[in-house]
Amino acid sequence: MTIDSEQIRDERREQIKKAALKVFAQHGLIGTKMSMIAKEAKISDGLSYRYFKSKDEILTELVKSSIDGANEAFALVGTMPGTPTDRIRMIAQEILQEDNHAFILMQQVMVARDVPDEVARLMEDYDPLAMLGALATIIEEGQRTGEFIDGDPRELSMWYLTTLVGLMNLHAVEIEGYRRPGPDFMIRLLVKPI
Amino acid sequence: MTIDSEQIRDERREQIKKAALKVFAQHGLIGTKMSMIAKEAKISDGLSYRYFKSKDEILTELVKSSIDGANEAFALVGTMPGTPTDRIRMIAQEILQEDNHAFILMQQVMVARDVPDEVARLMEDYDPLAMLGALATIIEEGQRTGEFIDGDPRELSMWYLTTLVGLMNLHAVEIEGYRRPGPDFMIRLLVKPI
DNA sequence: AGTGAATGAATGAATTATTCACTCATATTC
DNA sequence: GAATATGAGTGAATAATTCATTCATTCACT
Repeated sequence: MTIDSEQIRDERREQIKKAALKVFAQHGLIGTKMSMIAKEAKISDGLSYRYFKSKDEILTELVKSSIDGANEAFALVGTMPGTPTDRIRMIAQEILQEDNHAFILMQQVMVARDVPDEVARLMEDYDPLAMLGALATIIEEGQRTGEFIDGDPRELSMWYLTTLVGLMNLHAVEIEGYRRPGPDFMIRLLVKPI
Repeated sequence: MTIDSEQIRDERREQIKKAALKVFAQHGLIGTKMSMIAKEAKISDGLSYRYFKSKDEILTELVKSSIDGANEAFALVGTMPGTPTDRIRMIAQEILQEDNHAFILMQQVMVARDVPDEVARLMEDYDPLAMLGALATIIEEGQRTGEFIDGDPRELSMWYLTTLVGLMNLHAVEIEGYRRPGPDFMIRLLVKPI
């Protein structure tokens, strides 16, 4: 195999993964059929099997990269610049952004009854609530500066995150007629209006 | 058939419907297996078929009563007592209450790709956004009294409802670790703190 | 002409809705 | 109160269906 065709192979692999991520996020682990992935990737039904051994392997690959992505994102929360208000706005923005398929996939996997062994193993070092501690710190700071409402920071961050995740999931299915609020609306949950 | 056994039959039918509603709300239309319904209702696998022709018939029955229930609830919004703040709190309470399976089922049906014909027909006269108009009116009133924040009432009610529905769905699956906020937290989206 | 990429119809292993032969408790009849 | 009838209830067996995976074939390119 030439260098060139190897690169083409990689690109195609990425194309399939990208399509699969979108479909998984939208339809869940069981709801996703190989034919849907093929359609989304604009390839034939059989071709995925020249690039991945099985559906499970695709999922495993996706979970692998999604965990990395998510953990990076969590780490970022602690180092965000700006006022506490700015920072919780950024968090909302991050979670609500349209193409946030990775985070949604992680949700799907967490909710799913039985996932492939390999996936279960990977999930062990993923803690979606890792963000909680960092967020609570931001909230404490915001309370000191008087920007934020009173209340237990841990509890408030839990509620804030949960609300955002609810909206995120809602987006995945795209229901006719609903229109999601943006970050500026959501930060009202914590911020005192001036 | 005696009066007595007829009553027993009705009760059993209700028992099955109640179990099915819970399971459907929790696992979705495809995810729900007849065996799960039987287990939830604490009856044998076969018995449901002495009370309903098919899984589809159970679903159809459930959708029928859920539409009625939902429409009643929507109508109630217009006639709620109390200040605007009280009323949007009641709306949140209504949507977020734990055993709100009917509303969740309606969501499931709306999202589902293909539902039984009969169900599709029933869904035609269900408008989840019917509540929107009534809510917008409440918001206008709250803006006049100065309780609520400024902004387009229609848009604000859409955002408020969407956020609540997101939380509602989240609850259906019961994810380890998440803790949902209550109505008093949610009304902050619209109400100015004193 | 030879090579690997790509197709999409065919396969067959699960999965699961539905049926049915049977049991058992209770009601009815004499 | 014994004999019989009824129909609710069971759960293993059956029948459909679904869908991941394979593979014979075509295509594109050198």
